[in-house]
Amino acid sequence: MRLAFLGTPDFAVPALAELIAAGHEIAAVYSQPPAPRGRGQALRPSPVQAFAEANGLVARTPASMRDPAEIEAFAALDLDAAVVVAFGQILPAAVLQAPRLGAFNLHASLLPRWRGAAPIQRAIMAGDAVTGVQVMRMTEGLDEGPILLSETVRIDALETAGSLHDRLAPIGAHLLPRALAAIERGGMVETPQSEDGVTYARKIRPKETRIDWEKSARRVDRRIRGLSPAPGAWFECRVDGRAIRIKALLSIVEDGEGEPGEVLDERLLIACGDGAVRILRAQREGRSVQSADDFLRGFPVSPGVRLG
RNA sequence: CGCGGGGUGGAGCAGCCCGGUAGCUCGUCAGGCUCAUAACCUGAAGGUCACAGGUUCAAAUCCUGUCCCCGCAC
Repeated sequence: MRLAFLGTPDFAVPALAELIAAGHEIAAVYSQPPAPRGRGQALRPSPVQAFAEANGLVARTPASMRDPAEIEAFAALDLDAAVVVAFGQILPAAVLQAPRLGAFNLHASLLPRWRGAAPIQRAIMAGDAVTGVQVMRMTEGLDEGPILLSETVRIDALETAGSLHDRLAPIGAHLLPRALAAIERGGMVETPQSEDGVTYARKIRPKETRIDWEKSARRVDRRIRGLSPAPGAWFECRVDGRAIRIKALLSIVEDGEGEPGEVLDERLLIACGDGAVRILRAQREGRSVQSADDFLRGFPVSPGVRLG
């Protein structure tokens, strides 16, 4: 099929790769424009743009797909279908309707749960036991279109947003060629989303990243894993009057009692409002991510210390 | 040129400000000890102190440049 691919972050890269591998004609790749990102204000292309260009494709990076000139150019591509994966822009109806068969989206949750920007993180932060990836037909609403294909995945106790992301991306990518093949044959059943169970996966805000030890151990643990590895849930530890910021990247709920934030043993067992969490992977400012053992070798934390 | 921290045996760190034989915790290897513990004891191996210049009698340490990693901000 003659396709346009619209995507931006790492999650979308395997999807584009699968479509290329399946022999589809990628008439155009769209991605968010390079922006001054990270340290030093360097202009960095998105992962999708980088991947596309490494594979001999030209990436288009318009500031807005609402621009009439862009819509016209898009329509002129004479597409069979458009595939959208974490593109990062709301697409106007004119774009969705331009391809002959329509526009299809790969989304990392079991809709209608976790419509929106951060479904992977929100699923873990909410303590969901299962999640998944789905291919849907795009409509004008936010992630409201009918479902074509779905794959369910379990979330285990040590799951992080990073590990779940890495599992879901290839599974989802694999669904796309299947969906397109079925659509082309005309045999694709499109199931409307349930009216019940709608939730929205709001973008992660910086305010949410600080650990509140007053919360229950279950909630602290979910927050740590749901925000890992980026942006990371953090707390502070005072050393010589200076507050050292430490990120907790992996944890597990254990038994333990103490004042919220109190260190209960020499291996990073921290008391919460109810129960305790053991931190298994951590990172202090200026250092790389480390296992708890390595972290403690360079930064011993004694029982009785109160973390903030 | 957004602000800042870091690169020291296999891992994690100290030492740097105030140049002078490279140290600690862990791991590894060998031996010993114990009913037992991430147990303990003894000994050993293992490092061009990120890289390149410079200053100096002498540089991990001071100066200059480069590469890489990370936190914040974005």
